[in-house]
Amino acid sequence: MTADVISIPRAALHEQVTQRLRRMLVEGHIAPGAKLNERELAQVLQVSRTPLREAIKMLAAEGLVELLPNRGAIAVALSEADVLNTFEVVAGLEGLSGELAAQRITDAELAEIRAMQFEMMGAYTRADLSNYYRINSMIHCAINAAAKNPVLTSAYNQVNARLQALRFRSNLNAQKWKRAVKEHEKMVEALAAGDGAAMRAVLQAHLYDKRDAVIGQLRRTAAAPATSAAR
Amino acid sequence: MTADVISIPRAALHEQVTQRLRRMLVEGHIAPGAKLNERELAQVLQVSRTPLREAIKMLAAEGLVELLPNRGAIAVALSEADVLNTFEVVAGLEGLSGELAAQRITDAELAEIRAMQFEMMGAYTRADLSNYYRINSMIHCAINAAAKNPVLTSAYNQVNARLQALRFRSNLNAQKWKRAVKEHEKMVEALAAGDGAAMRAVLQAHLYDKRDAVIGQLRRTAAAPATSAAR
DNA sequence: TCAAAGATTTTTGCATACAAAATTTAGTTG
DNA sequence: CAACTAAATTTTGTATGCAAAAATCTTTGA
Repeated sequence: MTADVISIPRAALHEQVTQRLRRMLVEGHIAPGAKLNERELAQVLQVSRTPLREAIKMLAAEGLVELLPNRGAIAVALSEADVLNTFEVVAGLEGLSGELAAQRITDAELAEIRAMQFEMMGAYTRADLSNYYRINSMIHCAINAAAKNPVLTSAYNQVNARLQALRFRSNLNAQKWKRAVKEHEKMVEALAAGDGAAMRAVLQAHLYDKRDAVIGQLRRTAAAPATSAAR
Repeated sequence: MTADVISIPRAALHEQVTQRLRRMLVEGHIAPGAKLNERELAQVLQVSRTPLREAIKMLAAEGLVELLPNRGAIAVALSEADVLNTFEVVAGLEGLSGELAAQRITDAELAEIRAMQFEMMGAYTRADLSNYYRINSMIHCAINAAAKNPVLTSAYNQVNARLQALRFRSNLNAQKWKRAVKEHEKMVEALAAGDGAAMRAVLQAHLYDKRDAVIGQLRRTAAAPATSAAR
C-alpha cells in the first residue's frame, strides 16, 4: 500500500491566504496605507479573487485592513491618536493578563520564563537587538499563556497586531533598553510573588514607555519623511 | 428633471448582510450552535452566496461564528469556561473604559448620564424590565463614549457581543436588581468625583455580579434543558 | 433486523463571468 | 494651455457554475 502521501488536506485556501496576508501586514511587507489590489494579490498568492476577498474581509474585522466602499481595501494607517488609543487598550489587556498570570502561573511556567529571561539578558549583553526582541516577545507570550484565558490572549493579539504593523523596533537607545530590562526583572519578581497588582503596574509602565518611544519615532519620521514606504 | 430618486447608493451587500446576520446572532434569532446553511441564508437574505460568505467570514473574525473546515459555520456556543473567560475580558475592558471615563467625562456627558439614570430608576420603580435594560445599555454606551477611546469601544463591543448572544436577560430577582441599581448610583458618584479607581471597581463588581447570574442561569438551563432552542 | 458499504444528494469551497463603480486617459473647448 | 467633459480602461462587487467534500439515503449481506 502507498504511504498516505497527499494525506494532510491542508487548510482551506481562504485560511491560508488570511494567514499569509496577515503576516504580510504585520511584518510590513504591505506598508500602512497601501492599497490591496485584488487582481495583483490574487496573482501573487496564486488564488482566485474569491478566497482572497474572504481573507481581506476577515482582516478588516481584525482591524488590520480598512474597507473603502467600492474602492477596495487598504492596510490600516494609524493616526497618532489611533496609536495612543490602541496602546491604551493594549496596556489594559496586557495589564489584566499580567495580573491574572501572577495569580495563576505554575512553577513550571515561572521557571521557563526565568530561563527565557536569562537568555534575553544574554542578548542584551551582546547588544543583539534581533534576538532580544525575539525572546522578549516569547516572554510576553508566556505571560499571556500563564493567565490561562484564551479569550484574553486572542483579544490582546488582535489589537496588538495593529501596533506591530507599525514596525517600530530599531529605536532603543541604551538608556531605554536598560530600563526595559529592569522592568522585566520586576515582572519576574511580581510573578514569583504572585503579586497581581505589581505585575499589572510593571506591565503598564513597560507599555507606556514603549508607547512614548513609538510616538516619538512616529513624530520624527513624520517630520522627516525621507523614503516613505507608504503611499 | 427627475428628483434624484435612487440617489443613496446604499451600503454594499456584504456590509448589509454582515449587519443583519450580526443582529440575528446577537438577538438570538440564530441560536448558539445552530448551523448557518449558506443556500438557505442566501435565500432568506435575498443575496447570492458570495457576499453572504464574506459576511460570515467577518463574523467569524469577530468571534460570533465558528468556522468548521469543509463544514461551513455555526453560531458560537460558549462553554461555561468560555463565558467565564469572556466576562473576565469584558470586565477588564469595561473597567478601563470606566476609569478613563471618570477622567475625561465632560459636564454635558455627566448630565446626560444622570438624566438617563433617573429614567432608569423610573423603569426600575415600575418593574419595567424591558425599558430598564434598554436604558441601562444606553448608559453603558454613554460611559464608553465618555472614555473617548474608539479603539476601546470597538474592542469592548466586539467581545461583549458574544455574551449578548447568550440572551440571558430575564434572570433578575428583586434583590439582584436592587443591588444593580445601587451600583449604578455609585457609578455616577465616581464619575462626578472623577475617581477612576472607584469607577473601575464599581463596574467590575457590577460585571462580576452579572457573570454570576449568567453562570447560574446557564447551569440551571443546562440541568433542565426543557425546550432547548439550540441544536 | 441490523449494520456496513455504496450510491445519491446536498453543501461547501473555489474559479470564472458579468455588471457597476471608480479611475485614468484622451479629447474638446474656451 | 488650462479645465472640463467624455470615452476607455481598470477595479471592485455580485452572481453563477463546477468540483470536492460531507451528509444522507439505499442497498446488500449476514
